[in-house]
Amino acid sequence: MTSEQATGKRRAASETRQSILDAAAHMFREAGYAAVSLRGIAEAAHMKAGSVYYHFKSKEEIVLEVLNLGIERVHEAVQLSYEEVAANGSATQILAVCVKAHLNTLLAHSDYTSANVRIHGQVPENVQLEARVVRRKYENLWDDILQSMASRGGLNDAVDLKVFRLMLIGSLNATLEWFDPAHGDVTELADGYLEILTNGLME
Amino acid sequence: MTSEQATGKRRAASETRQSILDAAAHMFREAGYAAVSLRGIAEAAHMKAGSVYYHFKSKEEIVLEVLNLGIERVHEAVQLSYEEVAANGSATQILAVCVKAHLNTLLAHSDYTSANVRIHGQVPENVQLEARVVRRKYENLWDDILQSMASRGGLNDAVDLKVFRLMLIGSLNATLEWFDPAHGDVTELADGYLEILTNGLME
DNA sequence: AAATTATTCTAACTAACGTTAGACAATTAT
DNA sequence: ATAATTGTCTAACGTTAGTTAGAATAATTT
Repeated sequence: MTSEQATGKRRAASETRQSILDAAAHMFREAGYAAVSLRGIAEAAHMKAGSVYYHFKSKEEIVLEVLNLGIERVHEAVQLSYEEVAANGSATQILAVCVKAHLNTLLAHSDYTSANVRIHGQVPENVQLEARVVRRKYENLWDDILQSMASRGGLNDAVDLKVFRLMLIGSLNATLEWFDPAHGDVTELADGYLEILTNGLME
Repeated sequence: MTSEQATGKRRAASETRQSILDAAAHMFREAGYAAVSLRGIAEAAHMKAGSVYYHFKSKEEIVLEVLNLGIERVHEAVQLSYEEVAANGSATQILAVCVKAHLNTLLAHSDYTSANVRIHGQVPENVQLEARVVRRKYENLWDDILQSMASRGGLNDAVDLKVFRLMLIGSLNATLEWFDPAHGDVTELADGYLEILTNGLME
């Protein structure tokens, strides 16, 4: 008797909300923010455009939630993995675990994460401002992780950690453009990236 | 007496064409394909929407040219650099020179290259198909470069060259999202990336 | 000077957009 | 059963979109 399935009509409101977000994320990812119409989102969620406004008060509210869900899921997964390995892991192990958490979540929720990566620069400015707060938090998490790795020693002194973070997140997110988890193993992908990131191409 | 400045009215046609492309590239980059109107492009190029159709026969034709110019410029710069260093350079030197050529050109023509990276997935399918041909050519160039590096020996055997190429181009292109050549030195950026790519983060 | 050509503008077309108000139907609570 | 609530639909609003045809203007050629 939780108040989850409580009130509603054909579908519970929370279910409908979710399917609107799923449809929106998928379409935003593929076509961009402006190209996606509320009529299109509504159709994909099996309803009419006007009905969407019962669940969201504007298109901007929908896209903001899509953008933030994209990052938040990855953030939570990486943070959890980091907390598990932080106590006893080496720098290399920490990096490996966190990169795998990022890649797995990124590719598992690719509609949301890809929407974030692709259309962040295309949404109205106020949405961009709110979404940036959540982005910053994730960047800070990685700075903490790299700091904690550095404190364990063994890192290449010639590498600037801020540059490394930017390159790392950039290269991981770019996998969204070509890697399909249905046709390839994410763990193999992660191992391939980690070999380059930790040891480099030469020698 | 070349036929360059030959015929025309207020501006030579080729100049107007160029300023339409420049305006379009800039706006596509910032707002996405669908969000940019021909009226907006026309205004930025100091003309009215109808006049644009004297130079291009559709919005699709404009975006296709923007997309292809973005890659072609980078392709030419990297190919040129490669040809200069291929004869006597080591693998590390080849990589360094080509990465710098890519980054310099990418960031120098960032409206075109960024438009390409950001909106390639958002344009109509026929445009995407034509643009992909030019993309493939550039990917092939890098495969050749990496092959030629491998033939010189000294590469880390654990690194898959196809994965390396995907990670390399992905990470370099991602710099468009955060690096501003007006506030940072591109050569320093390239050196930072190269240190990670060649030697890795550890040890 | 007249005729031609090159470029731009105006004005309009149809279609689609985000959003809103209010009628309507289905569920739950009384 | 009735009333209240929850969710959806219809229909319309003003705006803007890509595109086109043809008039208008400026430069070039004859």
